[in-house]
Amino acid sequence: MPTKARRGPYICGIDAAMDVVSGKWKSLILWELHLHGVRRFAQLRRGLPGVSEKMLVQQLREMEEDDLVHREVFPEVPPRAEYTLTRHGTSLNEALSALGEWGAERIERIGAEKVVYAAG
Amino acid sequence: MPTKARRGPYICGIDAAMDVVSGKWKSLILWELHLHGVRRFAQLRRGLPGVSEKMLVQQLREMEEDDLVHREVFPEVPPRAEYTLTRHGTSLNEALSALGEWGAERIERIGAEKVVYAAG
DNA sequence: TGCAGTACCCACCTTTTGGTAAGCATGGCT
DNA sequence: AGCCATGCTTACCAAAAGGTGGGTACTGCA
Repeated sequence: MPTKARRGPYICGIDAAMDVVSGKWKSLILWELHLHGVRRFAQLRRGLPGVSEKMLVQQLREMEEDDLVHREVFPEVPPRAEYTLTRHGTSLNEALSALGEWGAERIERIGAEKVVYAAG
Repeated sequence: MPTKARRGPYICGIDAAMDVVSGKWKSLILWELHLHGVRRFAQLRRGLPGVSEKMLVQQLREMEEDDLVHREVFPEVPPRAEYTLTRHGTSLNEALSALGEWGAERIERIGAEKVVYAAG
């Protein structure tokens, strides 16, 4: 593996939480999986506007290592893989909701644009 | 200015919140200011184990631009500058508390070390 | 036959982030 | 005179994060 280490020592709880949730797509992956329950790789890809395959794999693998998502691979052809939230992934997503609301207010406050994309 | 742009377009609230709170020291700065109310530059420096002056200045400037902290400079010598949380900084800090608790549990769960440092 | 879709891996490159070390203007202390 | 402290700034580097474009093995469909 090239990068990503850490998992401590941590300065505080936020530090520890940020360690697993920072990464351009991780909170969005949590949200997608929360919304849909189960998602296949390509479905996630279509649900996240602008993500590259490499990044998606990478983030999912790290989240798997951090026990946030569960990955189930089916030995079929064409290949199939299903992703779901673990217990800890679910609770992390819940812990992020207050932050999401704060951010939504901020978007209104500063009048930022929102990304719009075709539904998948 | 060399880097840091963004402030949208955002995909969702979490995206927007992450935009302002990501950065190695920002959440810790929020916490320090929340604890003490007012802090001078050197006090913050001493309160954050391992931060460099450059980084501290940089993060504080970005947080000022994002209206999370207020900076008051007194034209004295030796120079004096005081930092406080703005309304939005305070509410952001509150929105982070659930995340902090999640992280604290994670620290216990995985048995990670915690950084210890001399009190300032 | 040839192209699309599946879920990836790999090598390479650029951008962003963070760290190190120095300097500056001023005054107090010794 | 020399050192410390204040709150910064600047230049230079290293590491991490992210992006691009290719390949794989196989099947289904036109």
